[in-house]
Amino acid sequence: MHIPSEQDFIQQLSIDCVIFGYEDKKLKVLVSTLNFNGNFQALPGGFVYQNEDIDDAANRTLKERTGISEIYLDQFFVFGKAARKNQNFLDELIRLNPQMPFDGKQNKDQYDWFTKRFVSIGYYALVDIKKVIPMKTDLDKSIQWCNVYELPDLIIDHNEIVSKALESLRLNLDKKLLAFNLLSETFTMKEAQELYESIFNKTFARNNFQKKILDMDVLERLEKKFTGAANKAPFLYRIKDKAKADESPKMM
Amino acid sequence: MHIPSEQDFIQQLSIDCVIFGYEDKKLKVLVSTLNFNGNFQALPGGFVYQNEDIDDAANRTLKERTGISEIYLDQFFVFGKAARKNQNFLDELIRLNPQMPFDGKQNKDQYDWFTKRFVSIGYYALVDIKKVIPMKTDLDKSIQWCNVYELPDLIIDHNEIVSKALESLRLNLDKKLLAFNLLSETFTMKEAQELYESIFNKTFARNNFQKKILDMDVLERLEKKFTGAANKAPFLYRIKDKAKADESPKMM
DNA sequence: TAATTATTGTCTATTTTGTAGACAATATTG
DNA sequence: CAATATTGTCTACAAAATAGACAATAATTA
Repeated sequence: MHIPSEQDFIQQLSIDCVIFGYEDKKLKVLVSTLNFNGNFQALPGGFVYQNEDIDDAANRTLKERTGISEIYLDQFFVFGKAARKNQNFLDELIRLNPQMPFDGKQNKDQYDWFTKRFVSIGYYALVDIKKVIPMKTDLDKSIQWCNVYELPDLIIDHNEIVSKALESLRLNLDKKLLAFNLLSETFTMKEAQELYESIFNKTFARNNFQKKILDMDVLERLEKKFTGAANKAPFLYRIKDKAKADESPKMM
Repeated sequence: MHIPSEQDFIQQLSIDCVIFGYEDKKLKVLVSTLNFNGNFQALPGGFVYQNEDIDDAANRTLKERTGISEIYLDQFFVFGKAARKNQNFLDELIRLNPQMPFDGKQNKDQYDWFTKRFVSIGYYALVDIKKVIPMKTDLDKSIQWCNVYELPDLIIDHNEIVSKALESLRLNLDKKLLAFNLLSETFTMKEAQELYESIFNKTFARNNFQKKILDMDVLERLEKKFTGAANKAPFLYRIKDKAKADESPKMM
C-alpha cells in the first residue's frame, strides 16, 4: 500500500471530493470504506502534486474512483480549522490494527506526514451514475453509493463537508443547469422533476416545473418514450448544448 | 525584515485578502506597495500558522493592515494553478534590488521557501473605511486605497483575485445584507443606494430601491439628517440587528 | 372496439412581485 | 413667501410565479 509521505505532494493540503450520483429517485454520494479493521468510512480524497493544478488533482481523484473524466466539478469550500487533524482517527485506526507497526522508521514518516493538521479543499462532482463503476484504490476495502440523507458517520469532518457540498450545489443550481449532469443523456420531464425534488428535498408543482424548464429553452424534445404503462407516453428530452448548460444562468 | 521560512507556517499555503472599503461614492480595495525597488503592488496577504484556523489567519492579516477586528470576512475561492509561483515576480524583484544578497545561506532559505508554488485562499473583507487607518507592515513601503475599477497592475494573479472577489461579493449581496458593513453605523437611503450602485456598477431606480430595502424590514429609521442643503432632510437609518443582517437571506 | 384509467402536455385565471410614473412634503435660499 | 432640489410614498402597469382545469393519449378491460 502506498501512503504518500514524500515531498512530491504539497504538504498538509488535501482534496476531498463529494461525488453526487442519482438513482432510484435518490440523491447519492460515493463513500469509501477504508481498508483497515474498524468501520472507517470516508470521502474519496487525495493530495496535490507539486506540478499539478488543484483542479487537476480533484479530477485525478475522481477518475480513479469513477473511471470517467470530463465530469462536472466545482470547488466549493476550504476546510481549514487548526483542529482539523487525522490524529484521533489515526490513533483509533492504529489501536484497531495492531498488526501494522506504525513505529518503524518508514511508517513513522508516514505517521508524521499524516498526523499533521491538514487544510482540505472541498470539490463536488456530478456524475451520470450509470456510466460509473465505482473503483477501489488500495486504500479502500470497498466503495459504495450512499443516500445523501442517510449517510453513515464518516471520519473527521466529512459529514460536514457533504452538508456544505449539498448547500453549494443547491445554490449553484439556481444559477446554472448543472442538475442534468446527474441524468443520462435522455430523460423525461418527470425524471428531471424527481431529480430536482431529491436535490432540494421538497416537491414542485408539475405544471409549473415543466413550464419553467421549457421556458429556459435549453432542452430539445426527442421522440416519445413508450413505457408500457397505461397512459400517455412522455417525451424524451436532451440538453441542447451541454457545455453551455453548465454555465448558463438562472433557474428555479 | 522578517520573511517567513520556518516550519511554523503551513508550507506553500497563503492567504490573500481583498479588503473592500467605500468612500466618495467609490468602491475601493486596500493595496500595498512592497518595500523594494520597483513598483510592486500586491494584496495584503499572509501565511497560516500550524495552530491557527485559516479564518483566524485571514483575520490576523486584516487586523495588521486595518487595525480593526470583527470585520465581515468571507472565504471566496482557492487559487491553485500549478503555475502559480512567486518565481517570476521574485526574480524581477531581485534584479531591481541587487543590494539584497539573495544567495547567502539565510536568504537562500527564504528564496527557496518563497519561490515554491503556492496555493492561495482568497478572502474578501468589508470594512467601514472611516474606522480604518491603513497600516504598513515591514514588507510594505506604503499601503493605500485604490478604486476597484481603476486598479494598477498587481503582482502574480492578484488582479484576477480582486475580480473574483467582486463577483463573489455581488452574488452574496443578493443573499445576505453584507453591504451595510461598508457604511458607517447610520446612513441615509441615498447613501445606501449609491453604495449598491458602486458595487454593481449600475444605477437603480430611487423609488423602487427604497421600497425594496424597507420591505426587507432590516433597517430602523432614526432622526432626520439636516444636511444644510435646500431640500427635504433625509432620514437616517441603522441596521436593526447587525449579526442577523450578515446572515439573513435575499435582496436585489 | 369502445369505455376506463393513469399520466402527460398545455392552457387560463389568479396572485404576487417588479417597474415606471407621478406627486405631495419639506429644508433651505433669495 | 415663492422657488428649488430632494425625499418619501402612492398608484398604475407589466412581468413572473402559482394554482386550477382540462384535453390528449397509451395501455387495459369489458
